Amino acid sequence: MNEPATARRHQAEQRRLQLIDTALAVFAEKGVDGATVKDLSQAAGVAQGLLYHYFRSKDELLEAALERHYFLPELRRITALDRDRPAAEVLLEVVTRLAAMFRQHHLFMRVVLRESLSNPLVVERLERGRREAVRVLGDYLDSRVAAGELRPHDTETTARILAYAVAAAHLVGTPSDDFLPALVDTVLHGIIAQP
Amino acid sequence: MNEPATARRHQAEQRRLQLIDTALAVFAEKGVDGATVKDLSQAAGVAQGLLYHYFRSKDELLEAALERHYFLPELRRITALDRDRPAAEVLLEVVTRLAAMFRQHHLFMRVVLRESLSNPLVVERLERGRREAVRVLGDYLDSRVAAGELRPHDTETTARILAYAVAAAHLVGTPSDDFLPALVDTVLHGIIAQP
Amino acid sequence: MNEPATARRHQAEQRRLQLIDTALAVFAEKGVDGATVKDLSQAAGVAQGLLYHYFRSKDELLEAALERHYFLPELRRITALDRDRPAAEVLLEVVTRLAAMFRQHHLFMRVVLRESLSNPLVVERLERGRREAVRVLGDYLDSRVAAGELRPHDTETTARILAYAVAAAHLVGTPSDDFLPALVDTVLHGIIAQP
Amino acid sequence: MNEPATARRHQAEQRRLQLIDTALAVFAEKGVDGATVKDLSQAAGVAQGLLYHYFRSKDELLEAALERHYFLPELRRITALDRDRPAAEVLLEVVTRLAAMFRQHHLFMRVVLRESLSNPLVVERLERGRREAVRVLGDYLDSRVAAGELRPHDTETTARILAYAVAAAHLVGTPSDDFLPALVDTVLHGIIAQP
DNA sequence: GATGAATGAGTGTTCATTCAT
DNA sequence: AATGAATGAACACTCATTCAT
Repeated sequence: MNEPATARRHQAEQRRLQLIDTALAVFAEKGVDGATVKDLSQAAGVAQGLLYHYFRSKDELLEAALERHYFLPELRRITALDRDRPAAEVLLEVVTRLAAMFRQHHLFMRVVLRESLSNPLVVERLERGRREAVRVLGDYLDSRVAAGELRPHDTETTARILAYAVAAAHLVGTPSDDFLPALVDTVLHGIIAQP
Repeated sequence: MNEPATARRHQAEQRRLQLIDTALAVFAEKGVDGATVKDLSQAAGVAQGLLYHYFRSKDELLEAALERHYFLPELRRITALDRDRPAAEVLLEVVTRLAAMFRQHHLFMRVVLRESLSNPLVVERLERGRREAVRVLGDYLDSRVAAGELRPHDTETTARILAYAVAAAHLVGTPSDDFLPALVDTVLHGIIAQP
Repeated sequence: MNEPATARRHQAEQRRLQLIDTALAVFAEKGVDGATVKDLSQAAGVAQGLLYHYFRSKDELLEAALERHYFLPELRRITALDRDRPAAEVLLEVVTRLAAMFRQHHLFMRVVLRESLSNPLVVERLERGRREAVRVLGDYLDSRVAAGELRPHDTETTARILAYAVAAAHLVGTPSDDFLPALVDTVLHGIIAQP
Repeated sequence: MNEPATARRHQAEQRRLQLIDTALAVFAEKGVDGATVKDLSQAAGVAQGLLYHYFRSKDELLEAALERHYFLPELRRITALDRDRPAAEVLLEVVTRLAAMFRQHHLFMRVVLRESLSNPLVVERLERGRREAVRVLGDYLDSRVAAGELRPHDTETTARILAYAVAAAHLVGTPSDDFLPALVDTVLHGIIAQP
């Protein structure tokens, strides 16, 4: 007997997601402050007031958007590395996947980066992702050092070099196809001429 | 008879610079949109109207601040590298100087990064600095390849790795003392265990 | 076959009364303007839309509440005085009953007083009650003058003094037990020392 | 050298007072909640924004209006009674002055009474005035009892009867010329026929 | 009968900018 | 040069009311 109610609830949930998704796009385009509630509602094709039926404030809408598109779990999957496979094989794979992830969530990334200097909510989320990525990558490198494939060295710095390079390349523009292999090659073999 | 006029002009110039410098600080703290004209004038200890005596608009004040603190010339000095000195010596020097420069101009950097996704004026400036740094660094690396110190490789990518790493490390927080040497060491010698 | 219809109608009437009563309480607490339709529906535990099934508008709900709780008939019963009983006996009785009536209908009174300066509907209702009370009380006093118990005087003013005192005392806070007897005593005997 | 600045400051002060006075009138007419900022600014013939140059919020404007028109000092002057003059002379004088004061500050009174059930700021102010009036009047009556002019009785109640009657009469409409003398006469001599 | 999604006009407030002094 | 009063177009948000289900 509550099937109609279920249908309604489903429709409401769809509307909620639609509002979140269009909001993310608008936030990415104009910035959070730059995006007016009018912008947001027009982009979704609804009246301004409806936003406040679903979210208490513009800020709560932002929060919901960040929540929905947060990719930490995905990042974990990407960096769940098989410690027995050689770095020469694995590192290119992981930076490629990272780059793909950035491409896919580029709206989210734009918003996060833009707000990361002002919005404390965002700062924390960004920082958590960064730490997670660097830590997992560093652990993997340590295990490859232990396996004798890599020489003993400051693995955390290596992890950072890789992560920063992929992230920065993505921000500056889509990195060319050559960039990622060259990055991994440089980090693995260095640039000093072999004697 | 024009000495007082000169004095006046001098005083006006001082006031102009004061307005610019306090504005940069306020922009860095609150963001360009977040900083109201009232904030700016109060920080400088003057009336709101005075800002419009020196600058046509809030945006022009931003422009003037970016102009005044733009560090491209300084970047050029830093990257004016002696092509005959070995990379093993030079690279640590240059990343250290880059890091110092970021530290020194951190207010400017905060403003530029925050606005880089929205303000086209800023985008262009940032991009020019980036390209300049990467190009000069790349050229230097090429010359060291030619000199036989470095193996033939994708020098632009190396230049990017270095620049991105220094910039990103600075953004995330002040890099530790170990980071820069480790960065250079990794890039020079790679991380693969020697056979 | 119309018994269920009767039951339904009965239930509907109950719901109507419930909405009215909770509305009166909310109006008293927050004021008519201050009470939102959401407040009203939440207080009644129903959806907003339902209010519009029973009442055409928020204002009509207010009207219904004023209608339902209007105490003019009760006021008439209270002031239906036996003209042959002495004032010394009757007056304390009537002010006591008046005070009790104010206490009992204090939600209604709060709403009425709050709106009496803006809502013409309310103004009229309040004024009618006031006039009725003063007139009936005045008539009674006249009859006691005719009976020789009271001296000839401006009985309307006396009626007002009594009514205003009880009403104002109630508004300022619940009057102490002493107030009403002292009020009647003062009005009856005055405060001038007897020669 | 600051004369022009003084003139400007003076003009600003005049504007401030004008805004307060027109606001009081609008608040009295439409109620505080019912008066929009647009109403207030239009009544003063200025742009909406200007209100916020002088007052932080609509509420602060209300506060300023209440402050400016608060008549407690005037009430004190009115009730600074000569304790040696007979009550038969003094009481009519004081209720007449009270009535005149109510007439003069009727805008203020309307606002205060309307908000007294919701705005705590207003409640406190009203209560203070009421207590002050009742206390001073009661003290005076006590001294007349001591002087033997008045019989020993509950003087606070008498004070309340007088104050409530004048206030209520004013609220209900302007009291007729007869009301005040009749009020004082009744309170002084009572209404019981002399034996 | 009952729900709550949806509307849109209107609210108090902010703010870059102008201008008379 | 310097002030700050004044403007008016936004802005985020509220709310009585409507309507499809």
